[in-house]
Amino acid sequence: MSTKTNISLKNKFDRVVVLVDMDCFYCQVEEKLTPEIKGKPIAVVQYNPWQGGGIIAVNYPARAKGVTRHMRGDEAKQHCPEIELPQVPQVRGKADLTRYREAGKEVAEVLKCFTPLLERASIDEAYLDITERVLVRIREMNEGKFQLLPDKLVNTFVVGYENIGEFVKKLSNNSDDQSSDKLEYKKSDIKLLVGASIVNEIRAAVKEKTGYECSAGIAHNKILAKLTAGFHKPNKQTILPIDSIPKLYETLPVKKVKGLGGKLGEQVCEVLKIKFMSELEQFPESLLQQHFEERMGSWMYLMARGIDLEAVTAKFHSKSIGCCKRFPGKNAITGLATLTHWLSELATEVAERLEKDLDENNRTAKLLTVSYCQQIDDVDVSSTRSIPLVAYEIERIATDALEAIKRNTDRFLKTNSTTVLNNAIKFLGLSAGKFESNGATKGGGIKEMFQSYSAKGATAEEGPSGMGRRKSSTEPAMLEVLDAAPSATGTSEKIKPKKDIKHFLQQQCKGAIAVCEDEPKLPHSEGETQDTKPVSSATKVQYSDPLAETVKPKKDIKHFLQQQSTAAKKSASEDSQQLKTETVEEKAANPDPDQMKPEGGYKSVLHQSTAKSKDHNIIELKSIHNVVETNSTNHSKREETPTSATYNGNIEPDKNQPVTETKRDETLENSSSTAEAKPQPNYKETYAEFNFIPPVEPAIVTVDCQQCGSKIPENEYISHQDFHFALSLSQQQRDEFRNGLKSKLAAGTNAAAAKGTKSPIPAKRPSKTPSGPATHSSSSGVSIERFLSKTRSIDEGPIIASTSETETHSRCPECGKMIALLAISEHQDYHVAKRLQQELHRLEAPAQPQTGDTASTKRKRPSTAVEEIMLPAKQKVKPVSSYFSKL
DNA sequence: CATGGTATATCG
DNA sequence: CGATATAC
Repeated sequence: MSTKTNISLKNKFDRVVVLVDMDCFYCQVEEKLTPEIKGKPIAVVQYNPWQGGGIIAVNYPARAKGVTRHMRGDEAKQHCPEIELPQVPQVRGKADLTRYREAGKEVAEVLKCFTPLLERASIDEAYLDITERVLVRIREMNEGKFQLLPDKLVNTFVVGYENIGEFVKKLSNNSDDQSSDKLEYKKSDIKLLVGASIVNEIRAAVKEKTGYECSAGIAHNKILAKLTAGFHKPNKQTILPIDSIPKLYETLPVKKVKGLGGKLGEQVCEVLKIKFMSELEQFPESLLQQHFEERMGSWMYLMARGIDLEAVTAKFHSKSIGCCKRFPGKNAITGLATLTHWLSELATEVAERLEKDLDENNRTAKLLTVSYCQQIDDVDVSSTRSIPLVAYEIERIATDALEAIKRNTDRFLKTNSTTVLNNAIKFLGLSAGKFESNGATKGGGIKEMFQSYSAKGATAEEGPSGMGRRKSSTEPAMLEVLDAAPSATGTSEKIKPKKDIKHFLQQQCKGAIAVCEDEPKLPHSEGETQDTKPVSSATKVQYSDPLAETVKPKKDIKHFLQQQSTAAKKSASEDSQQLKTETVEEKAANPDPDQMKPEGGYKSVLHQSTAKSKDHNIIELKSIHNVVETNSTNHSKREETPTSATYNGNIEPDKNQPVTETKRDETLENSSSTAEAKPQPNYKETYAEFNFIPPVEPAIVTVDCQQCGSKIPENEYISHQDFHFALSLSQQQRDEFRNGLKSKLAAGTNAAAAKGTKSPIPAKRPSKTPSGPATHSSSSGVSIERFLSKTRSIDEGPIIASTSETETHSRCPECGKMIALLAISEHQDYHVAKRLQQELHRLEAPAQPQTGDTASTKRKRPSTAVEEIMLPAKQKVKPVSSYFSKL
């Protein structure tokens, strides 16, 4: 589909693109479902009596034991006897991924709170363009409203650097002035750094709201973000600065780049005689274009330079819904009844999912694609046929699909047989696509609703908090950088999808419970996804008002039918005698009877729904109403003679296949190239965290600080946490805090000092339990008063503050303030952070808060804004060597 | 035999 | 539109 949009070359490094990748997602889903297995080695398998099932996902503890995908359950047990092997649910003889799809959606919904520019790439991966958020944050930093301190970057790695500290140091070092190019890179990379703090929040939110952990890659484009996400895997995030690309490429096999992992990549390596990405840079674009495709050539040419212009486009829902199944080896389908059976099974699943989709997304698929692969003379021949999808009816779908296959297959049946297929089918698939929005439904009163709906602007994406921008108009007048760049480029979307009332309500609900974040949501002009976009107003000739009415009835009917079908199934057995017979016959020839059961039931059910929908004219379509249907099936079935020979015992499909998903195993080679990441001893709860800190165990009892990863003497933990808390406060709060603390210390009492200070940004105090997973930015806010009093006394008895100031504090050489010894390093971090901000300050012109509701006036902010010439460095603060030293 | 089910993009 | 490729 043409949903691909490119940004302009000018903005090649202007964006902050993030790829969020759920860690061994299926395993996490199973863990959440069955908490008892949490923490244990786990491998999700598809039910298959054969060898313990096929493994489709392996969690990290299991990987540590050598378990991998590609193994069968039995094999896994040999490597790891204690392994848990939850199974993918099976429905209708095939794997049912619903559970994971739902989980994936749950995650995506959280992600969506952070930017409307969310592009779901798979069930467990999504790209986010957080450029705008980053710019907003940079502005906040410049205004002193946000401090980028170490605890904001926990678990963040940087390709090409030993640790973030080094990276920060480099960025905040303003001495060396280089070419304008370098300066541009620096500005761009600062965005990545700031982006990382946001990504940390995003990941924390995902963890908090869903319980799932993920990893992320932060780069200037999708390909690199994706690549980078794999460098530090479980529960971590990695930044890829521009300057690190060349070195990275030197050891990066071409195959590692998304899109070059297959045949094309192999060809590229063969033809060009290269192995690593760095070697690709030498070839002129024209050469690449002539050896490969023009487009590919250009893409590779740019990729060789770390450039990928593909924009992140808003996409939340799949463009197609389908299911398929393989019938390998002996399970190949050789009889018509068997074929019919499986078509029904597949059609049932598709219809089910389509109905649900209709419910949730108010859209209707118009095209059905049947795909299958037959073995012809020892050769596998696959074909696909697309036919109009006129109704969400199992029977219709199944029969139409069968007809399509027949129609398209020459010599469908063996000569002289009415039941034996001429060529065995080894793969069958049904997929529905070409969705059209059912939108509109402009009814009188409804319209108002919509108006308020869109006027609110806060739509679904915007968090619950009314913070969202109103007016869906445009830009926050943000930095122009964007203008030219990402979202801007995605000029595509525009129209707000209209949804019916039900939808409206759903959205409202969602918004209400949405979890989003504290901070201001980015407005971002394009509001909605373009899921619905394809529905350009033109395309669809509205079914007009009357339909608006029908829409709802439709639902009712649907539900009714569902009920009916359910009921029908129960008593359906008799209905389909004919079918049954045949089925039975097949079964007879079949080793596995149970599988076929549903057939009769479906039939009857189908008929019902078919009739109903027609009557109510539920689904309208321009195409001809093929009023035929049903018969065909019966017909074929009938013909299907029981000749046992027909089935050759093939029908037995379902038990074997494993299904799906798969997260790539990033374990191995993946990270080999640059940023290695090996350290991962015990996977308990939070693997990650402490990679930065050499596992040097102090003699004294220490506790790992969840904020900075440092090992803190047990008795100092509380105090240490308090300082993190303080550091997380805004400048203003910080001042108040300091003053309050001072006066308290001076007064030696518990004077209710600094109170008030209700900052818009709820500073959170880290939970005191050191064992807690790394959920930063949790929401357990603590009032400053309480914080202070706590510091002062109560709680933990032996708090350091009880001694005289001189013993526990020391004067900061930079600001002259007395700082608690325990907080010295943090305090210095603060100064460094400040320096970084100063550096940042030079990069951005003060942006305006976009107040204008209506004023769609594009902020005129001349493109000079970010391009602003960087001012010469001024303040020289002390070396930042200590910055993030802990990390 | 046999990872295997999904989803999407692109070329002709 | 269908075949093919890619990747999770």
